[in-house]
Amino acid sequence: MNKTVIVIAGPTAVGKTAVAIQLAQHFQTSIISADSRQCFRELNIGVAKPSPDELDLVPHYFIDSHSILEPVDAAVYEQYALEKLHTIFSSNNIAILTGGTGLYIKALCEGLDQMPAIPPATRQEVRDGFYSFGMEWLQQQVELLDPVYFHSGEIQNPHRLMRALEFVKATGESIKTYQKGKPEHRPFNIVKIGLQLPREILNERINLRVDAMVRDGLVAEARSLIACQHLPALQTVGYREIFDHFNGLSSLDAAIEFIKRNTRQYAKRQMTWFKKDTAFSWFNPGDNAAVVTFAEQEILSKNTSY
RNA sequence: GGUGCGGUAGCUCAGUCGGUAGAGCAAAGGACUGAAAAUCCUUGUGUCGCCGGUUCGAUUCCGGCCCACACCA
Repeated sequence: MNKTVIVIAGPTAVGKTAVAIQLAQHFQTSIISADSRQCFRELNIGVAKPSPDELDLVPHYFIDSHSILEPVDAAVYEQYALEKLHTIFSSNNIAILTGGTGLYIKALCEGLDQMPAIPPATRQEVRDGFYSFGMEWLQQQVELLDPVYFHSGEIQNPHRLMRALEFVKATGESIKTYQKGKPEHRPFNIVKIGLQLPREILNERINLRVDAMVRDGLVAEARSLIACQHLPALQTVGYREIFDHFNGLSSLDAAIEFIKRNTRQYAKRQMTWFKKDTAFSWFNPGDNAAVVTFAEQEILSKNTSY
């Protein structure tokens, strides 16, 4: 029998966790999270991590597995998730992958192009340059050192420009020559299941969840992380807004409203990403039975097609 | 009651020396291979508070009224 990964994706607050746990129990297997923030053990309330009770029901990977002090990115994730998948497949034919980070799901399903590592010093140098001299400097540097990227890339996007710049500086080559974008062949089948809800209902769920986070102590959690507020891992909806409040930029009530609004915007971006992937079949998160039935059918059909 | 300041896009406001108006945010759509809960792109017609007056033409000038805020009584 072939190995199969069942992907459960969808916007934040749609109800992925419950469906994934149900599926994992049904197939008696484990879950690998595909969430770029829940992997950090220092972040709990604000990232809507599964509860300890939920985590007890099914083995989870990439939850509490890293520290916010470690660099975690899509490449680190691909490596990590492939290893854990290997572990699960050694005793099981099915694994569940669930989360809202589209790029991470893509990294696992299709792979990222192999690229040389960038020395931390080069990376720091580029970042310092941008923070000291700004966008114009960044653009000029990229235009000078990597004209190929400059004329094809996102010229207003500081993150992409910094990546392109650190890449040429470290390797002498354009990052474009490495970005093939050709999907890797994986030695397992993939079933993609998307969860969705009408926009108004999702927004309502988001509002309720943010209020619950505040009740559960989000503000105190953010306060304990204030010294880390500039780390990439803390560039996260739910924390940034509270830090802004601590820094005198808004009232607490306003910060909470901003969290709700920014979460809505985040959910919208997630939907834009997932909708583009036509391999997804869409379900209502309340319809567990349909998801299980569909998953079973897909596993069978993908096996017999070999 | 008097004086002052304002009433322009869902919100905060800019502007039109008279020729029916534009930013930021929101919203909607989109992009996305090492920060992705990040980052970036596209989309702006609205009785310019109401009623009159002047004018070829008023959101813009004038008068009255209504509403909000501040101060004085």
